[in-house]
Amino acid sequence: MSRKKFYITTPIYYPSDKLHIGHTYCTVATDAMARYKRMQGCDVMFLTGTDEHGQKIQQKAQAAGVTPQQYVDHIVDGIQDLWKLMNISNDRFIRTTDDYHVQSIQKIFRKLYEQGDIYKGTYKGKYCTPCESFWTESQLVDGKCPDCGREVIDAEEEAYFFRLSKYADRLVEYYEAHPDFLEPPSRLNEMVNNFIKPGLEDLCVSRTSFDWGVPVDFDPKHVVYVWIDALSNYITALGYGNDKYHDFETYWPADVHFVGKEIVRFHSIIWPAMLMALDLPLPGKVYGHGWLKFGGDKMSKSKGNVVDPVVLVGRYGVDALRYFLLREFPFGSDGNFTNESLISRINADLANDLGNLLSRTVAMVGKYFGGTLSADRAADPIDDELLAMAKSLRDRYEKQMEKYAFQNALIDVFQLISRANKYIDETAPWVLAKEEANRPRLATVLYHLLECLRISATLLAPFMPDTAEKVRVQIGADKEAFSWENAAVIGVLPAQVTVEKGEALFPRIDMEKELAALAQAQSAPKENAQSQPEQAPVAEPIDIDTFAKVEMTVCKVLACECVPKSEKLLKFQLDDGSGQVRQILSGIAKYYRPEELVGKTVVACTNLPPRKMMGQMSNGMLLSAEKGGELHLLMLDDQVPAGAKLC
RNA sequence: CGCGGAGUGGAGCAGUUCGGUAGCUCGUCGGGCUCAUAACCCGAAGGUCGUAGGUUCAAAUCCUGCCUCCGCAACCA
Repeated sequence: MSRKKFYITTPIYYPSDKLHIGHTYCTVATDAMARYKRMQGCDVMFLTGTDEHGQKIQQKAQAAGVTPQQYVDHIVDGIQDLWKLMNISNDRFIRTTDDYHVQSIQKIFRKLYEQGDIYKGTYKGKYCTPCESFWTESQLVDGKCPDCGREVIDAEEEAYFFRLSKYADRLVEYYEAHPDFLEPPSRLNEMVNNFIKPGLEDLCVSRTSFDWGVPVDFDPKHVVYVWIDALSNYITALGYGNDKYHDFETYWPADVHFVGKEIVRFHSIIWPAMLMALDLPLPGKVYGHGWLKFGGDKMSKSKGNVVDPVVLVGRYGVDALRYFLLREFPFGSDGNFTNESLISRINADLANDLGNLLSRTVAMVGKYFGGTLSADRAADPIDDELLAMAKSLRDRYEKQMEKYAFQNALIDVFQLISRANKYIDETAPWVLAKEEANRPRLATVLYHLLECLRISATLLAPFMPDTAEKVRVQIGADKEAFSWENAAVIGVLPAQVTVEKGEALFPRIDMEKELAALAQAQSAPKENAQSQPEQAPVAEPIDIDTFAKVEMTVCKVLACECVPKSEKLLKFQLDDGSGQVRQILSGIAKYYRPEELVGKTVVACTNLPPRKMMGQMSNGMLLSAEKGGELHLLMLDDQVPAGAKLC
C-alpha cells in the first residue's frame, strides 16, 4: 500500500522588499502542517518560492542600478536565509525566473492560445502622448489627461486576454458542489458577491509596457503577466510542462493552498478557471488566513510598525516565535500582534507550564532515583484522569489539525501539560519520597509525568521541532518513541528510563526590560542590517531650481464642506489672492470638521496639475504636517495676506 | 442603501452551524505547596454576552431595526 500524498503550498512571495512577520506567519503555518502530515506518515510535498517578475521589480532594480536578475537574486538569498532561520522544511523552492518554469509558462500560454482560451485583443483607452500613459474614460478630467491636462487621443494597445468570463458558471457550480473549497466560508461570500455576481471580465494576461517577465514565445514583444506566470508555479514546480521534475502525477491536485486573504481572489477565481482551461483537477482547498496587525493597525512600512522576525528570533528563539504565531491567532481571522502578548505567551505557556514541568520532573527523577527510574510500580485511581487525557489527546489534536485550527490543537496539548502540573500537586512526590515503602508509587508518578511529556512533545514537534528534540533527550526517549503511533499510547518509555538534566527550555523573560529593549530594536533603523540594493536615501536630494518650481501660495478659507460619501475628503473654496475662487480637495476629514476651518489662513501648493477626486476637481494641495498618525493643517498668522507666495 | 468582519467580567479571546445552568488565558485578591525556571496547585471577586424590539417554555446563540469599531473598494497631490 502506498503512502497517502499531501501537497501543500505557500504563496510565492514578491521579492521587491524584505519579508516581514506576515509572510513568516503563513510560511510557519504551512511548515507546521507539512511536518504534522509527515509525522502521520504521509508522502508530503511542501512548496514555497518567489514571484520575481513585473514592472515594480524592474523599476526597483533600475533605481538601484543593477539588473533585475541581480536584484532578485539578492533578495531571494535573504528570503531563503529567513526560511532557514525559521526552520522551514520546504521540499522545494520555486523561482519564477528558473529556466524550467519559464519554459512551462511559455508552453501553457501557447496551449491556451491555441485552444482559444487566450485570444489577442486590444486594450482600448485614451492615450496621452506626452505622458505616454493610458487612461480610461472615467479617469479623464474634463476629457483631458488627468496628469497634464492636455488632449488625449483614442488609442489601442495590443494585449492577450484570457477568457475568464467563460468559466463563471462553472466556478459557481464548483463552489456549490464543494462548499469547503474556500475557507473560512465568509471569504467565499465575499468572492461571489464582489466579483462573480457583477460579472467576470476577461483577464488581460500580457503586457508590452515592460519586459521583465516571461516572453510570449510566438509574439515576443509581449511578456506574460502575473496571473499565469505566478499562479502556475504550483504545477510547474511538479514538472508540468518541463523536464526538471517528474512528480506532477504523484502530487497534483494540491491538498491545500495557504494564502493571505488579499490574494484569495486570485486563488479562488482565476486559478481554478485556468486549471479548468488546462483540463486539470482543482486543488482541494484554498485557505485564506488573516493578517497580523500591530497594535490594532495594519502593518506598513510607512507607519514604521513592521515587525521584523529576525529580531524576535534573535531574542527568544525560533520555536518561541513559531509557537506564538500559531497559538495566539485563530488562523482564519486577523490577529493583533503585540510585544506584550508575545512575551506573556512565552512566559505563561512555554516557561511556566511546559519548561517548568520538564524541569521539575527531570529534577525529581534525578533527586529521588539518581536519574534512572526503578521498575517497581504501584497504581492509584488518582492516575486515571491524567492517563485518560493523555491517551485521548492525539485524537483531539488530529481533529483540530485537520481543520487547520492550529490554535485549538495547541490549546489541547497545553491542557495535558497543565493537568500534569496539577497531578504533581495531587500526588506530592516529595512526600512519597520520605518513605522507602512508597518508592514504587513514586516511580509510577514520575513515569506518568515523563510519558505525558513524551506525548506532548511529540505533538508539539510540528510547531516546535527543536524544543521537541530537547525534551526527547532530557526525558531519555529514543527517536522511535516520538512517533505518531506512540502518541496515543502510555507505556512507551522503558520502565527503567534514564533522564538527562538539561538547560531550561525557555528561560523566563522580564517583561518590562524586554519591552523597552524591543521598542528600541524595532524602532531604531537597522542601518547595518540593510544590505539590500533597494535602500533609497530618505529623500532624494534636489537642487534649488527644482525646489523653486514649487509654487506655494497663502490662501484664506472662504468655505469648507464635506464631500458626500467620502470618508477622507474635505472640499475647500479658497481665496488665493488672484480674485478667483480656487477649489481644493484635501484628505483630512478625519482630523478636522469643516466649520472650524472657515476663515483660517492656510498654505497650498498651487502649481500642481488639476486632479479629479470623487468626481470633483481639486486645483492644488493643502500643506499639512503629519507624524505618528497625527495630522495638522499648516495654518499661518491671519495677518499674512492671501496670495502671498512662500519663498 | 458599495462589499465584508467584529462588539461576551479590567485586558485578549472561545462559545453562535444544530437555542437549554456563560467558558478559557492573562491580570487582581486570598490560601496551599516546596519537586521546579519567584515557577506549580486551590479558591474568590468580577459579565443583564453593543442596543431596542420580536419568535420561544427557554436566546450570547434565531429574526428585525439601530449604534459603535475594523478591514476591502472608490477618494488621502
